[in-house]
Amino acid sequence: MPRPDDDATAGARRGAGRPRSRVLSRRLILETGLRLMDARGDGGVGIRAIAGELGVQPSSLYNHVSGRDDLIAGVRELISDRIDVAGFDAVPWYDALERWADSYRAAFAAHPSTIALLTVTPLAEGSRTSEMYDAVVRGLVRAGWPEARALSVIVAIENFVLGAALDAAADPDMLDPRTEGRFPAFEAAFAARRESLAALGSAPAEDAYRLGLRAMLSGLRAILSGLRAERGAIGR
Amino acid sequence: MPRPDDDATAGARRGAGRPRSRVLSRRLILETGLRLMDARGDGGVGIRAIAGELGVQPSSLYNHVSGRDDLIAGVRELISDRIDVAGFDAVPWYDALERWADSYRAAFAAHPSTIALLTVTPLAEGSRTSEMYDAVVRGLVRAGWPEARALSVIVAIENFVLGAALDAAADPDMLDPRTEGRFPAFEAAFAARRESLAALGSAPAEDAYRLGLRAMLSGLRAILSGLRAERGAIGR
DNA sequence: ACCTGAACACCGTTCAAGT
DNA sequence: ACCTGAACACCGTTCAAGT
Repeated sequence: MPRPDDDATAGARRGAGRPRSRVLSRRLILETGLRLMDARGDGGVGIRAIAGELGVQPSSLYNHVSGRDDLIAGVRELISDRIDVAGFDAVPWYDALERWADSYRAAFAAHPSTIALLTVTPLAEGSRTSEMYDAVVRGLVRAGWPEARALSVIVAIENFVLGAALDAAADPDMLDPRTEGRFPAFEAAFAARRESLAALGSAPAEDAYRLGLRAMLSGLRAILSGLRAERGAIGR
Repeated sequence: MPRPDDDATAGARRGAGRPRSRVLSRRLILETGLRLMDARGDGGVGIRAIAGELGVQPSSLYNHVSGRDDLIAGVRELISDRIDVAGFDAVPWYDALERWADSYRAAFAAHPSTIALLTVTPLAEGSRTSEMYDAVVRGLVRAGWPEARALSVIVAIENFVLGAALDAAADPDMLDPRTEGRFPAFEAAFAARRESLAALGSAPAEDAYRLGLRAMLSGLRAILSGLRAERGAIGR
């Protein structure tokens, strides 16, 4: 006769003490956190929410993560894994940067509620994220960017990308003035944009992102040309 | 002989019941929240933290704000009031845009710990906000931007500014690889940036913001020139 | 109308006890 | 080693009672 509290028994209550087979792992906890975050927003990364979803006590998680901050850093790693840095070995730096930015935005736009949380938490040591920065820095320095400026280029684009990812998650009609005649210029611009984008089948957030990224990359190319000229190097 | 629980008596405990003179107001609550946020971070907007600072019970605040969300929206209004759109009536559109972006970021950078919180909560429908958009759209259209594109220009810059504001809220050493030799390019770039910025007395977030904004504005000017040429207008 | 004070349903985290 | 279960110090919010 099988014991009623066997680990394999669905819905059975586990007694105290170490289970015969491990029920948790760091990976399982992080993936559950990301899934819950997508499903129910910021509250999803709660220790208790994840424990509840996994059918364990909240305190059990502390065998695999050191606390809430560690949990958040781990979830970011999961997302960062999908950012594409392969372009830096294949195409010109500005095209690689655009490809990087596009995949960066896509990765976070898929998990909008993580952004504000993740951007404030420091980088975990020796992480996949560090690997990504290393690849992008290499590409920029190879293209002629001064070592001391590379991270500012990266952070500038990151700032824009993360803001754009937040925007992509927001209500498309967020800017609707919902007035008539009180703000003529604003109201006219809103109506004109709606009509113009409807013809193209494009979303407002998409349009602003593409325009902003193109502008920033075009500006960065001009700035790099200036730096090259300063150093007397032959520009391209 | 004065009553020991007189409202005017410093440190005296108030008894139950309506006080003889009002001790709270919405404005006082919001300003205290902003002040505490500056002083002790995200925890400052807590209902209990504000109540403690004002020497009242947590439940007392509910006579003036409807809850935590209302509190946060109110604090944001306080900050947003400092965004400067006056430049659009005084200087070229790109300079006005820079001034607008600077004040936009400064308004939030003055209260760094509010950003992560405020950017998650959707923008409330406020006439002050619509007023701001109306002024910026007017400036852009007057400069030659097509009505249908004006809001994309605005949103692109807003995305960057909000991302930069999030960055300003983060730990300045957030990107510290904290490794030795594992990520040579990344580590070298981090060290070079630190040295270069120390000489200028500038913060990393500041440097990335300025570079990104300059790049974006320069790119936007190029794009507008292209649009003008397309329409056969005389560029400047 | 506006505050107190108690209560309720939540958090994250710690730690002894059990296997 | 890895989980339970109780406990602790927190939250935001509700509501009757008091003036």
